[in-house]
Amino acid sequence: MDKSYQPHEIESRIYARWEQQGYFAPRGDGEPYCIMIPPPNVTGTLHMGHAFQDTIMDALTRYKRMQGYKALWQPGMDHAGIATQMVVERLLTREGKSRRDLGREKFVGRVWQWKEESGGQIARQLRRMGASVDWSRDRFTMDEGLSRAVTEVFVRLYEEGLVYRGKRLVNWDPVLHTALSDLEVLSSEEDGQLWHFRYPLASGDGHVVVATTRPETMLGDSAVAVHPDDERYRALIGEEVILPVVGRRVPIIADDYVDAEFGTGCVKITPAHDFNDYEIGRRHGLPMYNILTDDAALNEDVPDGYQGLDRFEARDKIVSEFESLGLLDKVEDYVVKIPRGDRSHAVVEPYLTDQWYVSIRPLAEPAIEAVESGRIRFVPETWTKTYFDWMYNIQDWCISRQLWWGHRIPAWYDDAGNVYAGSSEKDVRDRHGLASDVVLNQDEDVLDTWFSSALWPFSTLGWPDENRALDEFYPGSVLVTGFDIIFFWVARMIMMGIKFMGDVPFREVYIHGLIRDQDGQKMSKSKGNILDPLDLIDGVDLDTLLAKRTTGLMQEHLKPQIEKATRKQFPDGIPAFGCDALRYTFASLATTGRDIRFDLGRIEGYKFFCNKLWNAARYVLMNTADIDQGETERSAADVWIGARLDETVAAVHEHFGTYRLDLAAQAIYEFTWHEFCDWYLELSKPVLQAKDGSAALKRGTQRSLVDVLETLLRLLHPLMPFITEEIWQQLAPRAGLEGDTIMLQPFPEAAGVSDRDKPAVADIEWVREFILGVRQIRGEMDVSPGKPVPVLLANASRESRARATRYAGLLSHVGRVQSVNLIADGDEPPPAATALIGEMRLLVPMAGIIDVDAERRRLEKQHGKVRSDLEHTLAKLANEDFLNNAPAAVVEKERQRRAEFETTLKQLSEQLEKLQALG
RNA sequence: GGCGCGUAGCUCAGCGGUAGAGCGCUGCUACUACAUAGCGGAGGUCGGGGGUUCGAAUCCUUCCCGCGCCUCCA
Repeated sequence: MDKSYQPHEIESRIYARWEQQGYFAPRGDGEPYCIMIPPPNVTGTLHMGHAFQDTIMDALTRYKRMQGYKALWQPGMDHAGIATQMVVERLLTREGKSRRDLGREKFVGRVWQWKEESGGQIARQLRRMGASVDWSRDRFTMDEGLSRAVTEVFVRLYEEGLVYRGKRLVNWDPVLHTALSDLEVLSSEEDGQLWHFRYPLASGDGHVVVATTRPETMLGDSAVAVHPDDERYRALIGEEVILPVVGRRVPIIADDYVDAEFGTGCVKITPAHDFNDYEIGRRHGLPMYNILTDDAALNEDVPDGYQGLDRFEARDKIVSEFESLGLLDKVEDYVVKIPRGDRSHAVVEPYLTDQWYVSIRPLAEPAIEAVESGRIRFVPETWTKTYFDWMYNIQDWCISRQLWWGHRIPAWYDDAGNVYAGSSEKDVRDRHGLASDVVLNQDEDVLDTWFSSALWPFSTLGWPDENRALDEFYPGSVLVTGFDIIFFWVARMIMMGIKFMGDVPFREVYIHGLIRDQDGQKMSKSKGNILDPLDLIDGVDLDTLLAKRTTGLMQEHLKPQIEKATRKQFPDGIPAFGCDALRYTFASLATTGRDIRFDLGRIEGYKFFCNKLWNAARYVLMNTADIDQGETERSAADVWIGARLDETVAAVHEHFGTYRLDLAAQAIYEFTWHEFCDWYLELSKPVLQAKDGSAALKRGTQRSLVDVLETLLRLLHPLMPFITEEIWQQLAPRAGLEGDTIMLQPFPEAAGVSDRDKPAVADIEWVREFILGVRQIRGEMDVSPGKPVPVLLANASRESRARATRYAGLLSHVGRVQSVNLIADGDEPPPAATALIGEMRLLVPMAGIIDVDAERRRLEKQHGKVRSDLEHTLAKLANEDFLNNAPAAVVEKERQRRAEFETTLKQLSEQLEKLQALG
C-alpha cells in the first residue's frame, strides 16, 4: 500500500468494476428495499444538494443491500419542461433565432439533441459520487414507457371528471407565455406605492376613495366593494360610481372580504386581474374585463391612448391622468409583494385563459388520511405540519403549460368544440366512433413537468403494464428529498400513488435540509457561490473555479464582486479531497435542521480521517503478514476492542434506523480514531514486538487486528464505499474471506458484550486511566513524551496492585513507564507529581525537575474543583425534596458520586500535606 | 398569519439528572501505521426575562432581542 491515501486513482478503478460486475442490480430473495431517486433535470448538472441527497440514498441502499435486502435504487432523470426549454431557447437566441422560427417539430428535435449532448453529465457525476443505482433500469420522464403512463393517467382522470378544462384566472408568465402553477410563482417584497384614487359617484354627489398598488388595472374594474357592516359606506351600497378615464358605471357592492380597517375601507374590484377580486367577481356575478395581451401589454378593450402600452407605462399614464383630473387623493410609499415566475423572474400577471386543471380535493383527501393514519411517516415528524397545512388548503392544480417541450396533452377538439381525451387520435376516433372525415386537432399545450414526476414511483417500474418489478418494489421504502418540494412533488406522488396503485408510494419520507454556503446563503449561479461536488473530489485551480462561477451569468454586472469573493475565499483554488471524504462530510451534516452550512473545514478533517484509516490498515497489513492458523489466545486488549466495536455496531444500526447518518458517522469516527487507532493499535505493539512472547497471544492479537479492521470496513462501507473496498480487497484474504467485493458482504451485527468479557474490559479501562494520568503529568510538567518515568503507587488496592503487575508490559510500552513501585503507608514519598486513579495515588517522582510550587498550585486547582463538585452533590443529598422525588437510581448515583469526590479530596489533601512538608 | 432557528472563535451534536465533537488557538514531541500525526491545555451564566420541576441547555411562555423560510391584504 502507498504510504498515504490517494483517492483519485482508487475511485475510478473501483466504480468501473462494481458496475461491470452488475453489483448494483437487486439480487437474492431477501425482502425488497427500494428508493426512487428524485430525478434531476436531464440537461443540468449535479449541485451540492444533489450530491448530499445522493450520498444519503446511496448509504441507505448499501446498508440495506449488505443486510441482505433485495435492494433497488432506481435512477432516472426529468425532462424539466420550462427549465430545459429556456436553456435551448437561449442557445437559439445566440444563433439569432427563436423557437417560432424553427417551428414546433424542429424545436422539439433540437431539445432532444441537446438532451443527448448534456444528459450524460449527471450520470457521470453520479458515478463519481459512487452511487450504486441500477443503471440497467435508468428512466427518463419523456421516454416511451413513462409517456404512456402519463397519457393513461390523464385519460383516466379525464374520464372520471377529475381533469377538466376551464377558463380561470391563472398565473401568467408574460415572457415565457405560459401559465404557471401557484408553486412556480415566488413572491418577494419590493418597494412600491399605494395610490389613492377618487371614483365619482354616479349620483353626482361626491366620491369614494379606493387605494391600489396597481393603478393600470382600474381599466378593468367592474365594481367597488366595501364591508357590509362599515357604517361609513352602508348608505352607498347599491349605488354606482363612474370609472374615470373609462367612463363605465360600476356598482358599489358589499363583501366580507373587505377589511374596513385597511386603507379607506373601499376596494376597487378587477376580477380579471386579481385572484381575490376574481372570487368576489364570481360571488357577485360581475363582468370580467380582460385588459391585457399575452405580453402583458394593454389590449384593444381599453380606451384609445392606452392600447398597446406596456403595463408599467400604462401605470404611469393612469396616475398622471388621475392627477390632471384632480382625482389623485394621495400617494403613499408602500412595500408590495411582487410575484415572479421562478424560472423567468418576470412579473407574473393574473390572467384569464383556458387551461386544464386537476380537481384536487378528491385526490387530496385519501392522501391526507395516509399521513394522518401513519401509513406514511415523515422524518423528522415536524414536516407533517407543513404537509397538512398545504393539503388542507389545496387548490385545483393547473396542469397545462403553453410550452413545446413536454408531454403533449392527449386531448383532441373537433370543429364543434367537443373535447375528446385518448391515448392517440386513433384511440379517440375508435372510442367515440368518429368518422375519418371529422377533423380533429390535438391540444397545443403540454403538461406541467410535475405531472409526470407525480407518477415516478410507479411509472419507472413499468406501470401501466403489470410486471414483477412493480409487485416487488412498489411501494418504495423511503423517499429522500428536501422540504422545498414537499408540495411540488411529495404530496402529488402520494395522491397519484394512492389513486392509481391503491397504495401509498413509499412508507417513509426522509426530509433533509438544504445545503447553503458557509455564510448560510443559498447556493445559486447568480450569487456566484456554487460549488461543483466534483471540484471538491478532484480539486480545482482558482482560474477554472472563477471561470465556472462567472461565465454564462444572467447578470453580467455581478461578475467583479463574484470574482473578488471567490478569490478571497479560495486564494489557491480548492484542493482534492476525494469522494469518500466528501460523502462522509455530507453524512455528518445530515442533522435534523433545515439549513446546512457547507464548511470547507470539515471536509478537510474527513480527508484526514481517510488517511488515518488508510494508515491503520497499513499497520495491520504489515503486522499480520505472517499470520497462521495456529492456536490463539486473546489478550485483555483484544477483548476490550471487540467489546467497543460491538457497541459501535449497535449504535450505527440505531442511527441508520432513525436516519441520523450524522450520529452514525460520528460513532464510527470516534471508534476508529480514538479507540482503534489511539489505543488498540498502541496496545497491540508490545504483544507483536515481544521477542519472547507467547505465540498464541501474538496470533490472537493478529487475528483480532484483522477481524476488527475487517468488521470496521464493512461498518463504514455505506458511507465510504471506495476506501473500504480498496482496503478490504487486501485484507479479506487475511481474514480468510473469499467474496469478490465488500459491497455484498454482510453488514456487521452487534452481539452484545458477554459477562465473561467484562473483567478484561474493566482492566483495559484501568490501564487507560493509568496511562492518561501519567500523560497528564508529563504534559503539564513539560516532560518529553518519549522519556520513561518511574511511577510510585500510594494507597493502592489489592486489585490495583495485581493489575499493575499483570499489565506492566502495556504500562511501560504505551505509557512509557520506567518502573512501578509501591509506597508503604508509613513511608515518605519523594517530591512528585500526582494523578488519581480512583482510590489510588499515582506519583511520578521528579527530583530536580519538579517545581514544588507549580505542583501544589496544580493540586490546589484540582482540589478546588472537586470541592465545589462535592458541595453541589452534598446540597442535593441534603435536600429532602430531592430524596423524596428523584428516582432511586439517580439518588444512588449521587451517593456514589459523593463517595468518589470524598475519596479524591482525601487523596488530594494527603498529597498536598506531603508537598507542604517538602516545603 | 404558519413553520423553524439562536449551545466554545467557526461549523454543529446534545433536548429533564454535574456542558460535548470537529476545525481553529496553545504548549511539548520525530518513540517508523499515520506530522494529513502523537500527547497535554485553554476556551461556554447553552440569545434575554418569566414560569413548571427536587432538578432545566433540555418542558412551558398571547414576554422581549436577533435571524431564516413559507403564506396573506387592496
